Amino acid sequence: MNTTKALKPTDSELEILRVLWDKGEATVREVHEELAATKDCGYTTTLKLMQIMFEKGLVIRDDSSRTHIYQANVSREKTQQQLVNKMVDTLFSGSRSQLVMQALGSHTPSKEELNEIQQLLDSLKK
Amino acid sequence: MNTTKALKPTDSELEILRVLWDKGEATVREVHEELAATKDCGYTTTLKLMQIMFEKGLVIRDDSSRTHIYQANVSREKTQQQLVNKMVDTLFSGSRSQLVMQALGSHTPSKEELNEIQQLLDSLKK
DNA sequence: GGCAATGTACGATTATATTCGTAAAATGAA
DNA sequence: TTCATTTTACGAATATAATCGTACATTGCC
Repeated sequence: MNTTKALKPTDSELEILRVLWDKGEATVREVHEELAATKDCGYTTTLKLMQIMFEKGLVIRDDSSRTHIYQANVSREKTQQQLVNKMVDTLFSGSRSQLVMQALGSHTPSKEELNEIQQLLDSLKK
Repeated sequence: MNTTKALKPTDSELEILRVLWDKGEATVREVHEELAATKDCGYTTTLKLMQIMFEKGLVIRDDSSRTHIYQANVSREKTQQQLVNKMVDTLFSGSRSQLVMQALGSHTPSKEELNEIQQLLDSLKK
C-alpha cells in the first residue's frame, strides 16, 4: 500500500475519493449518481476518471464481475494530513497554529467543537 | 478590488503570491530569485506567470519605470479563508474542528503555539 | 556611438486534466 | 433468439497550466 509516495489527487479525484471514503465501496454508477447531484457531467466522464485513478493507484477495484466495484486505496487521514501540511507550508509560512486560528476565527464554532478542541489541547500540553 | 469573485490561484501562482505577501512588493527578478532557491525554472517562466496573474487580476503592477513592480491584489487572509473553507468542505465533510484536530494532531506543536491557541479558545468561549 | 546586460512581450510547445463519443461485450427480459 | 440496457475500454477533443525560446526595447557603461 502507498504510505510514502506523494500522490496528489486533483480536485475531481478528491470528489470521487470523498464518495468512496463515505461509502466504503461503490460502483461507477453509484459514484456518478452522487456526483451528478452537485455537478453536471456525463457518466463516461466519471468512468474515465475512475479508470485513470485506478492506473495511478488511487483506487483499487474488484473486476471479477461485470460491474466493477471500487474502493479508495489512499486513506482519508493520510490525504488530509498531506494536504493540510502542504497548505500550512505554502499559505501559512509553516505555522500550524496560524491555520488553526484561521479555521477557528473565520467561523464561530459550536460549544461541542470548542470542548473537543480543548480536550485535544489539554492532552497536548502534557 | 476583488472581494467577492472566487479566484483560485494555481499552485505556482500561490508560490508567487507568497513571495509578494512577504515582501509587500517586488520585481519579477526578485520573485524569481526567491523561487529559484527551491524550484528549478527559467526567468521567463516566472515572468510569464506573473503577466498572466496580472491579466487575471491576482496582482497589480507599477509599469511606470522599465522594471515593473508587482504587488498582490488579493489578500493573504481572504485567500487563506477561501482555501481553508474549500478544504473543510471537500476533505473534512464541513467540520472545522476536524481540520483543527488534524492540524494539531499530526505534529507536536510548541508551547508558544499551544498558548496562542488556548488564548483564542478562551476568547471564543465567551 | 557601440555594446553588453537586463527587461518585457509574446508565440509555441509540452504536460496534464477533463470531457465525451463510440465501439464492443455482457446481461436480462420478452 | 432477439433486442434494449448497462457496462467497460479507449481514442479524441478541449481546456488549462507551465515552460521556454526568441525578438525587441531600454539602460548604463566604455
